[in-house]
Order: sequence, then C-alpha cells, then structure tokens
Amino acid sequence: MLDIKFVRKNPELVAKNIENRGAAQDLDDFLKLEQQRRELTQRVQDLKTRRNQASQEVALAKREGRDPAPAMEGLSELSDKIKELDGELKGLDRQVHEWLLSVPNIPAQDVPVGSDEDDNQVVRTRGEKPVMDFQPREHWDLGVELGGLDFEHAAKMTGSRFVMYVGWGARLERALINFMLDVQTGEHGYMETMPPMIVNRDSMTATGQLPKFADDLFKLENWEDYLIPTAEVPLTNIHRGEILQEDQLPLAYTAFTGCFRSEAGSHGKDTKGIIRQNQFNKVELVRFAHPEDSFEQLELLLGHAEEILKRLGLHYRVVNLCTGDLGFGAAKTYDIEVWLPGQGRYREISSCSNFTDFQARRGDIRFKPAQEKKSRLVHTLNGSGLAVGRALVAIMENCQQKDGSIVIPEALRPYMGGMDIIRKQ
RNA sequence: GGAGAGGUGGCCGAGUCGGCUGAAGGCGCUCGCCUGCUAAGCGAGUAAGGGCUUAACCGUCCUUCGAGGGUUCAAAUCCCUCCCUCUCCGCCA
Repeated sequence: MLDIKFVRKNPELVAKNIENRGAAQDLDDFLKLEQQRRELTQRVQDLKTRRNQASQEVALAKREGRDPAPAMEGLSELSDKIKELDGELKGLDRQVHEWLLSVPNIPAQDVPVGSDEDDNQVVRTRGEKPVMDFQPREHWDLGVELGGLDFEHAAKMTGSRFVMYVGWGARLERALINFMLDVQTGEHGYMETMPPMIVNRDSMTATGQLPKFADDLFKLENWEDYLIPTAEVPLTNIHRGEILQEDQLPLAYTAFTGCFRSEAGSHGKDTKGIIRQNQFNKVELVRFAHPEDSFEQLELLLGHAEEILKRLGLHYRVVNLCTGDLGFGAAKTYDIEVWLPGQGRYREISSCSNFTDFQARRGDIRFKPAQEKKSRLVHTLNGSGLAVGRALVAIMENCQQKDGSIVIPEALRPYMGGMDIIRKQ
C-alpha cells in the first residue's frame, strides 16, 4: 500500500505507475474522494470538539449540584448529526482504503523499464552448463522411470498438478529441505520457524495476496482462512501490528512449508512434471530491514539463495525483473533462474524481492528509531531459499547420465545416507 | 463437544453509583542528581495513529481500553453479537 500523502503529492507518478503496471484504478476519482474525506473529517472533528466541551459542562454542573438541563440544550441533535456524518465518513474511509489496497508498489530507481519477461535484465551468470554427449531427458521422464515420481497415484487420490514422491524421490526432497535449512540457519543467521500453513484474511491482506488475487488462493470452505501460497505470508505477518526496536533490525526468519496455489489462469502451462503444482515445498527467507539499508539487505538475501545453487553445483543466472514483470507489491525483484538441460532453458527457482514499506504499511509493522519520537515503517523482504521441487528437477536434469542414472551432488550425500547415485528402484 | 474465567499502555495490574481516567499503582526504559566501583537512593519523563499550526521545538483538536453494533448529552465502565486467550472435564493426532 502506498502512503496516501505520497499519492496526493505525486499524482502524475502514481498515475503513470498504475498505467505501466496495467492496473485499472482511476486516480482522479480517488483524489476527489480523498478530498471529500479530508473535508468531512475536519467537519466531524469540529462537531466532536463541541460535543466534548458541552459534555464536560454537563459533568461539571452535576458535580457542583447545578441543574444540568441548560448545558444539555441541543446536544441530542448535535449527537445525531455526528452519528450521521460519522457513518458517511466511515464509508469514505473504506473506499479510500480499498483503493489504496489495490494499487501496486512503485518500482525502485534501478528497475529496468519493460513490458514483459523479455525485458528483464540478466545481472550475472554462474557455473557452467553440464556437458552431455547424449540427449538430456526431462525430469518427469527420468523421475517416473527411476520410480521417484508417481503422478498416477497422486492423480487418483487428488487430481492433476499433484505428485507423490516415492523412495529416493521422497528422500531427496527431504534431503534438500534439511540441507537448505541447515545452510540458512547455521550459516546465514536465519531463525528457523514452522508457522501455520493456514492463515486468516488479515495476514493475506498485509502481504498483498488479498484483495486482488483471491483467485490464486485456496480458501477453506466455511472458514475465513486460506492455505498459504508461500511462507512469506506467515513469516511477514509475525510482526504485524508490532513496533520493533531499532537495534532488533534486521530480523531474519526462515521456514520450510508446503505452498498451495490454485494456478488459476495457467491452464496448459507446464502440464507435465512438477514445475507447476498446486502443492509444493519451499524453504522461504524473510527479512525485516531498516529502510536505510533494505536494498543492501536484498543483495544479501539474494546471495543466501544463490549459495544453495552454488553448493549444489547448478548453473544459474540472476535477472533483475523489469517493471512489466514485477510483482504487485515488489519495488525490486531478482529472479534466480536455474538451467534445465532437459527443457533446454532457464527456469525460475527463486524470487527475491524488496517490498520496501508496501507490506509494512498494510500490516502496520514499524520500528522505533532510537533518536526519534515517531515510529517508522520497516521494509520487508523475502525470497525462496529455494523452491524445493524445482531444485529436485534441476538436480535430476543436470546430474543425469547417459544410462539414465542420476549422480547426487556431494553436498546432499550426507543427507542421503551416503547414497551417491540414483538408479532404477 | 460440556462447565467456568478473562481480554486495559513495552510488561504486570487498578478502574468505585456511566462524567476533569488516555487511564491509579508497580515493573521496565530514558534523562538528570547523588554515591570513590557495583548495588541502592532521589527527581523528572515515558502509548499509538491522524488533523490544524510551526523552519523545527511547542501548542491544540480528533480517534483508540479485543472487534463490531446499541443505549445515553456523555461508555474502559451498561446491553447485544462476534473473535481470541486461559482453567477444568470429555474426545483425539
């Protein structure tokens, strides 16, 4: 959510941003509404001042044993008027707030301008594509043949876009989770958590999934709660409505959770394999940062995610998302794209974003500067560290051998009971 | 699911018959004083958000005592609904 004062002072910038982001809000209507709201606020406040003063006199008269009736003259009407205008004001407040909730964040200065993913800027490339003297196979092909991925039974018990990991598949998924958590907690200083995977409406609103993206979420029937699409939601909401101490920043949390996405609107995309599932596992990183250094914190966070890929020996590149590809609440986002030989292209395996004060304002997450009277909004950041299923895909496709076996990366072997190669089971 | 208790400021905790209670008292914290270290002691300050005003400080007004609604000139205090927490019993991973 943008600062209402910022919107008022920078109308042309906000209007341009709304247009660039393909949003549909009308700024002029909003500014009119906001003007009305401010005028009415002032009027109601004045009336309340009068009412409060009069009430004091009634109290005083009673205490001194005088007749309070004269002081009460006309107060009933005044109160009715206040009640009426208060109701009107509440309506305006709600409209103003709802408008603000549906406006995207302003991109950072160094975000490339562009319309879609083709305009994203490659920041760096790390590692090498594996050399293969054979036609690399896709992960679903290998996974099913080697017995680690079972789509048929998952489809029977649930439906499409679900998978059951079996044997080495399940073990490798678990190994990745433990490996990632160990690195992020042990070496990068994140506090490990296991948050709820069901959250309420306020939490979803704070991080920006609601109200605009309800279609992407699974909502529980007869409950006002939702399955989380990412642990970003519970983790960022840890400090919702709180005022932190300045010296607590930055705060860093990590969590392994399931993630649940309806994938509405992506019919026909990635229908094979486990790239796009309605349920997947992810180790998430969330940071609460001081506004002064949140962009340095983003680089740090990005490095924490990259480290996992480096240790797994996977080739990847980092891209700076352009304005057209940037998510709703993000001011700046780096995607990490891992090379998939089977598909012959790079695929997103992590997305690291600085939301500046966008989520903090929605969720009222602040800190108290040591030298100032007023509290300030923190900046929130998050990134995958990493998407576990996609890491599994990357390993399968990058470490496959001509005979169809898969060599397990060194870093994971301790987590695999010493196993170094996956063969048909 | 059954029975009961409660939700007040960073924390604990008062709030009488509704009316100078935005909220006593304590703890914590900040600043100052005192003390040859430490501890103790003394004094002052210490909720958040918003409006007006100011260069800023100050000042002033409005809102907020779990949420929403109602009664009233006036509600932390009375009434209704909801949410949450805790205790006991039952059931269960």
